[in-house]
This record gives sequence, C-alpha cells and structure tokens, in this order.
Amino acid sequence: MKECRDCCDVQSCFLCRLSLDDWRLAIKSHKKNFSIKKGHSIFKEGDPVTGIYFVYSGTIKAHKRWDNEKELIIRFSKAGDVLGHLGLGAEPRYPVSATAVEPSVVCYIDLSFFESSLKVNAALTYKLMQVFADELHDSRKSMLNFVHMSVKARIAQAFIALKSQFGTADDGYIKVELSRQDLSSFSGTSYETLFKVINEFTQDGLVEFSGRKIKLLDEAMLSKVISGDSL
Amino acid sequence: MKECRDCCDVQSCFLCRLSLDDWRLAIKSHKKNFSIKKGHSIFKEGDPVTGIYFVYSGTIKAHKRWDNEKELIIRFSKAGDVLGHLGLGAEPRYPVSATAVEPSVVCYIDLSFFESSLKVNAALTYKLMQVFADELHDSRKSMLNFVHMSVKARIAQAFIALKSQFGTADDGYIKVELSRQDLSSFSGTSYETLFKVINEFTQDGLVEFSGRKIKLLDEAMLSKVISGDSL
DNA sequence: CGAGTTGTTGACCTACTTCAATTCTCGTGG
DNA sequence: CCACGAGAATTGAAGTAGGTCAACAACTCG
Repeated sequence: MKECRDCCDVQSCFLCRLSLDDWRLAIKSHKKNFSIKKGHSIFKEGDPVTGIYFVYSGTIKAHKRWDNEKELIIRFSKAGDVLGHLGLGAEPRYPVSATAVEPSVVCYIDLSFFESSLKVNAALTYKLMQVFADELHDSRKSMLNFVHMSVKARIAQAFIALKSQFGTADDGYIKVELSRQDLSSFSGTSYETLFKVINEFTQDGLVEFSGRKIKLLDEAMLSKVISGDSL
Repeated sequence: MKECRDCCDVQSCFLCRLSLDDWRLAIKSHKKNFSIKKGHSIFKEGDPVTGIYFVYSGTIKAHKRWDNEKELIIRFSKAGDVLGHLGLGAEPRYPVSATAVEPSVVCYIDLSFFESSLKVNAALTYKLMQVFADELHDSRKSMLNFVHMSVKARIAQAFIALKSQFGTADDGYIKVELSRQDLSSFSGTSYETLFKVINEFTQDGLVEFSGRKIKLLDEAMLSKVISGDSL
C-alpha cells in the first residue's frame, strides 16, 4: 500500500483513491488539519454545516442523541473516510454528531471551496455520489435489521460489521476498541442487555473479550444467530 | 405548475427540476416508458441492475422482504422521483424491490447511457448527489425512529410522513391509498398491532379513516404522541 | 479509607408479537 | 338470487423479549 501525501497524508484515503491529481494539488492550500482528542466532538447535531472532513487517522463515531441520555451510533469512520458530507444535502445543519472514540486527526475543507470543486470536477462528484449510494445501501440494511431482528441477532451483526470494517490484528482481536456503552449504542440496545448477551456469547464460545478488545471465535455460529437458526 | 414534456411528460419531475436542457433532449431517444399495473413489480431485490427509472405517475413502494412473509416498506416514490438509483453504488444488484401500489407509469434509462451522462454532466451528477444526501438523511432519521420509538409513535410518524409527502385533497384526505398491510409494513409493525393503534387514534379523534383513505384531524396531538408526551 | 463512578446481575413489568377465534366482505358458481 | 368459501378485517388472550430499576461488587481517585 503506497502512501499518498498529496492531500491529507493518509494511506489510501478517499481523495487519493480518486486519482484526481489536479484537485489533490488544489486543496493543498485550502485544507486544515485538526487533532481530536478521544471523547471530543468534531461537530454536534444541529450545528450549521461549514465544511467537510476527511479522516486522517483514528476512529470517529457518528451518533444521534435521543431522549437526553440515549444515543444511537449510526456508523464509525476510520482513516480514509469522508465525514460530514450529509451537509451537502438540502439541510444546512449536521443531522448527527461526530465524536472521536480514539485520538484522531481529520482534515477540513470549507464548504464553499468543496462545492465549487464539485461543480467543476465531474469525476469527484461522481465518486462522492457512489459513496452516498453505498452508504444509503448500508443504512437501509441496518434499518431492516433494527426493525425485524432480535437484540441478540443485532449484536452478533454488530460484531461482524466491526470485524469487516476494522479487520483483525495478528492476535485475532478486532482492530478497534470500544466501550460497552458504545457497543450498546451501536447495536441499538440497552447497556444491561448488551451485557447479558455478551456473557451468553462468551459462554457459548462465540466471542472472546479482553478489556475493550473483541475477538470473534465462531463466525459461522454468529451468522446463524443473525439468521435466527440458533434457538 | 408548468408541464414539461421534454423528458418524461411529468410535471416538475426530477430531471426537469435540473433545468438541463441539453441532457433532456439527449435522453429523448434513449428512454422507454413502461406502464405498471397495481401490485406488479418493476424490479425485485436481488435482480441485476440494468438501468434507472423515473416515476411518471402513480405510486411505487420500495420494500425489502424479511422472513418470507414479512416486509418493510422503505419509502414511497411518486411522480417526479428517481427509482433504482442505488444501483449506481458498488453493489450490482437492487437491494430492494419496487412495486406499484397504484397503477403507475415509469420511464427507464439504461445504466450505461445514464452513467456516461453522469460522467460528462457535472450538474446532473451534483443534483443526483443531493438527492442521495437527502435520502440518506431521511433514512437515518427513520433508523433512529425504529430503534427508539414506540410502535404508537412510529405509526403517528408514518401518518405525518405520508401527509407531507402526498399532501391532502380538498376533502382533507391524504392523496394516497394504502392497504393496512402496507401501512403496517411502512411503520414496521404487525398487522394486528396497527389495527389496535388505529382504533385508539380514531377514538381519540386524531385520525379518520374512510376505506383506504386517511385524514389527519389533530396533527398537534399526533406530534405529541411521537415525542411521547401523551401518556 | 471513604465517596463516587463504572461494571454486573437479578427481578419485575410492559409493550409487542403471535396465535386463535370470529365476523365481515365479496366474488363465484350452482 | 342465494349459498358458499376464501380471503381479509377485527378482536381477545397468552407468552415473551427486552427495557427499566434497583441492588450490589469492583475499581478509581482524592
């Protein structure tokens, strides 16, 4: 994997994948880099949209609050992902908050510059549109999951999704560390219920926990849980 | 509202809103119109993507099957909307089915032509990207709803969404006719539960039913149901 | 060493789903 | 024209998943 230091210094980032040399050079003078400490927010839901972000390193959660102390984690973004692109729609405010779950660095491009780039650069717009299409696809899949799947299945699903997004290290653990709070928000269930299910899974030898790290031991069985074949 | 017969004969359709005269003329020779009978499908989930559709008249539901006899209705499309644009993402198969709930006419453009149009025409791509952004926004909102809202609130929400999408006729009824089955699939609940809630609503004077037609009598109260202030 | 936060568990309770039974609607054929 | 059956509408009753709450353990920090 070759590094690309033209736009945002990240290996294989969204922009680099585009191979749009002219644009990558153009943004060099426009982008600003920000470091985000763990637990700090890049923007909060309701904030006016001022620009768009690209994740350089770390992990960001996109989440929506509900009922003052409940939240749903919509998705995680890692190095190479776009962030805040929903601001490009009709709504001039971010619909979600973005908070770092690990120390992160993002690069920022103000909206007016980005929009004018889009209007000129069809290939960039096309690529971004594909990102949207894929995200919409994911979003709808999880919509269905939330409606029809049991909590147990949703949690199994969450584990598999995490593994496929973040991959595993040599020791077999998924390369991301999340609090139980975050795990429960991500699978759309209560803190306590998550616990009970995790216990069940560990006892049945499906997953293994070491602190905040997760290892999947029996993915076939997890898939069975998802499709409901495990009663 | 002026008619636009250049592209697909529909008043104020997606393409016309673009004001892309060159493209509208270009597609005249490429588009094909199809009439869809009520209950018939335009495409089914899993079908390979061959093109993109624009709704000319009628109402189409986009829905996903689950567990052989359960479905979730993702959204309704009416005259002027795009359909099947998710096919533009990485996935080469439609993730949802599209079925007419009222007799409909759609116009079809094959994918290769549409894609090459997109690559050339930045304004078209940009507009389509905005459609995606808005849809993604909606999708996430309803994701949150499905996770955290009670069934009662979800049904109230569904009614309000239908009114805002389809508007009301002079007699006050929402300009769309859906079966109870479809209503329950749209609000992600069981047929029977929908009933009980509808009864409750009618008795409390929040909505009125006449066959398949719906009239909202007390929207303020419905909103209260949604936010949970009505216990 | 106590006070506060964060993890862990058990018991309860309610909002739904599911199932079953009954009634209603309507098309079809005798 | 009516009887009949199939499918939808309607309602009630039962069972349960999982959210909530409250108690307790364990770990952190002054």
